[in-house]
Amino acid sequence: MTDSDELLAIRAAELYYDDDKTQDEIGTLLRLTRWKVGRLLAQAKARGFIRIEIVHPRARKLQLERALRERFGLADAIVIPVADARDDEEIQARCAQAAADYLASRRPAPRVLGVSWGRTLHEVAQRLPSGWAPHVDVVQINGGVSLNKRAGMAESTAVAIARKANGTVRLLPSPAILERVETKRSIERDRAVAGVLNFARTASVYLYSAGVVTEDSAHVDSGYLTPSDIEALKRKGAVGDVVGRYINAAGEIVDSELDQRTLGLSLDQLRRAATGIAVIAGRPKHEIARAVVTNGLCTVLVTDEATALTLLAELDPSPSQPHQQ
Amino acid sequence: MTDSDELLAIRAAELYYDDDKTQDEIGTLLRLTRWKVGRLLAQAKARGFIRIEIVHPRARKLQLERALRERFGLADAIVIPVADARDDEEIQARCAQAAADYLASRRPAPRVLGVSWGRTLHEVAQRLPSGWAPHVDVVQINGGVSLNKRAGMAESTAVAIARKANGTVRLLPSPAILERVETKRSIERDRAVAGVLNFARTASVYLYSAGVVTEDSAHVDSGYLTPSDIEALKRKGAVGDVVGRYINAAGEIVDSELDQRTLGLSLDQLRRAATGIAVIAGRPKHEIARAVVTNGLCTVLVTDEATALTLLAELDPSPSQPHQQ
DNA sequence: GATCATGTTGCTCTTATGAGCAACATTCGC
DNA sequence: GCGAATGTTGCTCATAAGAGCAACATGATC
Repeated sequence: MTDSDELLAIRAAELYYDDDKTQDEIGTLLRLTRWKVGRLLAQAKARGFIRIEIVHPRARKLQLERALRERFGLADAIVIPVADARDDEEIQARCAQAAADYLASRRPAPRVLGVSWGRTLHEVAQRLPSGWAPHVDVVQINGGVSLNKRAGMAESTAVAIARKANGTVRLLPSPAILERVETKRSIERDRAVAGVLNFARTASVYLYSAGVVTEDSAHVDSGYLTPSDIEALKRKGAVGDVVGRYINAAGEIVDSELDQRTLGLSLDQLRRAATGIAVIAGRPKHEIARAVVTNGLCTVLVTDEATALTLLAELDPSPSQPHQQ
Repeated sequence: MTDSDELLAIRAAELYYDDDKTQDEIGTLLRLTRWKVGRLLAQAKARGFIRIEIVHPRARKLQLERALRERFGLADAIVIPVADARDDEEIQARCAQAAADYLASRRPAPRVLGVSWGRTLHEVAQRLPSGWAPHVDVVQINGGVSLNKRAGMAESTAVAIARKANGTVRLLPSPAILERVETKRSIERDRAVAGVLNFARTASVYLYSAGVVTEDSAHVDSGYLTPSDIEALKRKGAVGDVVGRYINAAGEIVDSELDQRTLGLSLDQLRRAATGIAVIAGRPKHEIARAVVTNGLCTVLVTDEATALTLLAELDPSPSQPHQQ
């Protein structure tokens, strides 16, 4: 393409997109045939001179979604743009909204839904519309009794999700992390707790987020872990937690003793799930997001554009061999 | 439009613009008829959810150009976007390029072109392609002999423009501003000078920029004015200069004594010109740009998006009466 | 300077999109 | 609860845009 053709392409694009002229009109104006105009416009698009953006709080990034699906073998991916977001909070809110939209639009609607808890899940629950599904039984998949402030948040999340789908809720009446392994073992055998855990295993869909290894963690807020516990986890290579279980970049439990004191679904059970929807967004969660998608810890990822780009940025871990034909 | 329709419109827009699907395919995907999809897309556009931007160094802003033409009764306006410009220098460069493009694409090509001088004009001259017109005689319209540094710039600008159009050049062999009115009067009567000035009056097209009232002024650089002269002009209400003549916001000469010592085309002669192309861009020139367009000192304005927006921002000076049909 | 490879042009034919319209649904005042 | 007003739907018909192709230009190679 010559330089003057490039300039013509830009003039044509201006008349086409800004001025809503037809290719034929542009042809007359620029003394070209309408086919030439069509070709110029096609080239302008192909060379990336035309940028089309959808500006709306509910907009998504289909390109990135497809890339994530292909790269990490996900069943689905939801990516929300960050371009016009004012702050991190807005990104969180939009991701929660997107997760709610996604959950509500799933066909067939889940009959039994296993849910975790935390700030993110709480937001998702708030944003689900009433009647988002005909009837859903909600069950908690990890211990949820807060020890101090924010008491009842875990419960209210599950309750809200169930209520808005005219369903029942089964709460896990146990702390998230027990002090001694023996206590955890015995509470696990308790009829009420065991029943909920068994029911949780029958869920067709799981919905959860992931936590970071900082003092902002919901586990510190809830009083299950101390800042020094967090430091210790960090030293052991933890990049975050999924349903309360702290893992490293390879997806391995970093502290098996702590893990044995943690009550709820195991990571293997999560991995075996037909559908595991992980909602993970924001700069601080890039590392844990990577650990989750590279280790099969979810089948559906709801995230933001920046996180998606980071996940896709690094060289393919298993570079595809150049096939012959 | 209901809320769920809005969401549908966004989904449809994503599939249409990001995924290049046809409206029919989208219809199948979202369980809608293709007409509904078309209407949703039309609404998404109408509501401003679809933002189409042309990203290219030669791109222009046709909407603003039209607005400027209508608002200020210009024959033409060229507005270049600032969105993806790194700094002020790039904006200046793009405006110069746009002015060169515009001048080169004018039909019929000018036979006699009157030019001013300065940083901006120099850049325009550089960016004109060789052979931009079949044959153009270039004539200087205001005094152009620099007193100190940058000697020869005024001359080289005119020479370059003429050379690239296989034409001749007629330089104005005189300082821009004389020290005494009598000197100016007598040099004006000089055969050589008078001849050039007469020829300048026959030009079909004039090309010039505008200067600011600060120490950055080309007149200070060239040694015609001192910083204290500039201060005095400012106190008298000057907002800038056009072909060396300092005016206020109303387009009036602020210092008639200085003006009488300034050699070159008068503002009235400029106002009477069939075509006067003014190239005025950058934050510091907003005021003088306004003075130029509101006082008929150009018929064509080449500027940047920010300046254009400022010019259009203020309430219409003569608000259009609401007509009844 | 003949030959071939390559790219460009303006067409025909096909497909996609938009305008206009009658039938239908919804909302509002009474 | 009735009818008018208004908005929505899915169609027919008209227009715009795209795919594919033969003819032509261009420029490199021998």
